[in-house]
Amino acid sequence: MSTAGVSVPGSGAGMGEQRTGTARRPARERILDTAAELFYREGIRVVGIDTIIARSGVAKMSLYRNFASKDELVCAYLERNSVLHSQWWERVTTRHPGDPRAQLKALFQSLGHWLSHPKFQGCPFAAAAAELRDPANPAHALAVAHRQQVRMRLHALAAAAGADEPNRLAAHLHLLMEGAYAAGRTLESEPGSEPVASAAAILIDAACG
Amino acid sequence: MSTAGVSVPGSGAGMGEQRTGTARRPARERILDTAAELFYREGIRVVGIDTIIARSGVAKMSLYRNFASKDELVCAYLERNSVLHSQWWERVTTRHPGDPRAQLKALFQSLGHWLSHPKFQGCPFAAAAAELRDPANPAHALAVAHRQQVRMRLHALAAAAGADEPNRLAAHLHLLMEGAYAAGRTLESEPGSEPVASAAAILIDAACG
DNA sequence: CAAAAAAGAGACAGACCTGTATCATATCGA
DNA sequence: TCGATATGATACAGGTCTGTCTCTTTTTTG
Repeated sequence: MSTAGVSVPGSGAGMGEQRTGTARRPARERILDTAAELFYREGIRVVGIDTIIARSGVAKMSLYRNFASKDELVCAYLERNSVLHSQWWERVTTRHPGDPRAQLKALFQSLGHWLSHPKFQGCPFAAAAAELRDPANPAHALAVAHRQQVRMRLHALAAAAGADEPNRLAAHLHLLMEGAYAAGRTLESEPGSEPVASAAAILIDAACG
Repeated sequence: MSTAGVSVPGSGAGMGEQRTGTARRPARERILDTAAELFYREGIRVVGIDTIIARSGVAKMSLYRNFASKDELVCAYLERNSVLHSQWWERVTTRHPGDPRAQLKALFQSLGHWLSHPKFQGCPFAAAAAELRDPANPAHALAVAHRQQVRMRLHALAAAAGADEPNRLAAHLHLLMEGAYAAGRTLESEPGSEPVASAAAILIDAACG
């Protein structure tokens, strides 16, 4: 289950109290874990501050002492997701050292598996950008930066794989990746990972002669 | 510019008053036009009832006499977009009668042009589903129905084009289509229509041997 | 143990939004 | 012309959300 942590941050740890005798985790981490789970599963705007503090068992002032505003909490959530996403990318590619073509295909295979995961809820950056549509919102800058990063990485792999036109292959694969996040597991008669992986394979093979 | 009305409903007509001597258009249409433009351009949640009535020059009670609630207004906006989308689909396909393969390619070519349109703001159904994440919201049902419709139409064309596995080609093209709406015109070094159309052509040709 | 730092608890202000109620005005059909 | 219907204008109630204030309690640290 390599895709476990792609965009589902907290995952384990559950919610409520967990007084295991040992020291309780600092408030900041509990808040961020709860917020990440709720933001991703239910949305950013519908999850209010009151819900987060109730679920994480933290006082409201403890939240506002660690995060200046809800916007800042959202940014922290997205930044953590960016780190998790980078770790996933590296984890998958290092399984095929020196073989960029296999690395690309493995990424889309893994992405396909992630679509079938019960906790899958689309791309957290796209969701944040859709919910917080004011371009001045800091979450927008993070979403754009994430997209650029993905695009650059795809381009690097496309070039390394010997694509005739790396720009074009990167664009093709980027479209496919965004489409997988957007379409999700809706209307999938196939097992889920099949269409994404096979479409990527066709585009990669077509571009690399 | 065949894609002018795909998801940009009002387009012309502008906002404010337009007393051209002739009878003023009924309130319901003015409301729906203004709401559609604002919902699509700025988002559904950020555009409040007060903004809509101010922009359309209509009394608040005239809005609530024509639409029971904001949810119902949102549904009317989405239903109108569904009609416009169907008209676009038919308009493009009828340009290549009896040639489903050309019809498929033309659809993605046209979609690519729409991405570069200055008013393009993604897929209104995806945006509505992202902003109104409660599955019980009626907008969700409309988004799902729209997706199913697109999927069925793609499948029909894929089968008619003689694809070896119509299900798979429909899934591939659906992913690409959703990806185009999601990625939009961000990070497009190419002219915009190029990547979508070329990726679709590769997938179609690969599936139709 | 004692001082200091962190966290909890609850009330509250201010803003915003949806939907309703009330009354005045305009438009249209017969 | 006159009555019925549609529309305009505005105030208001009820709810929700973010962020602040104040005070108490717990935990850490020297």
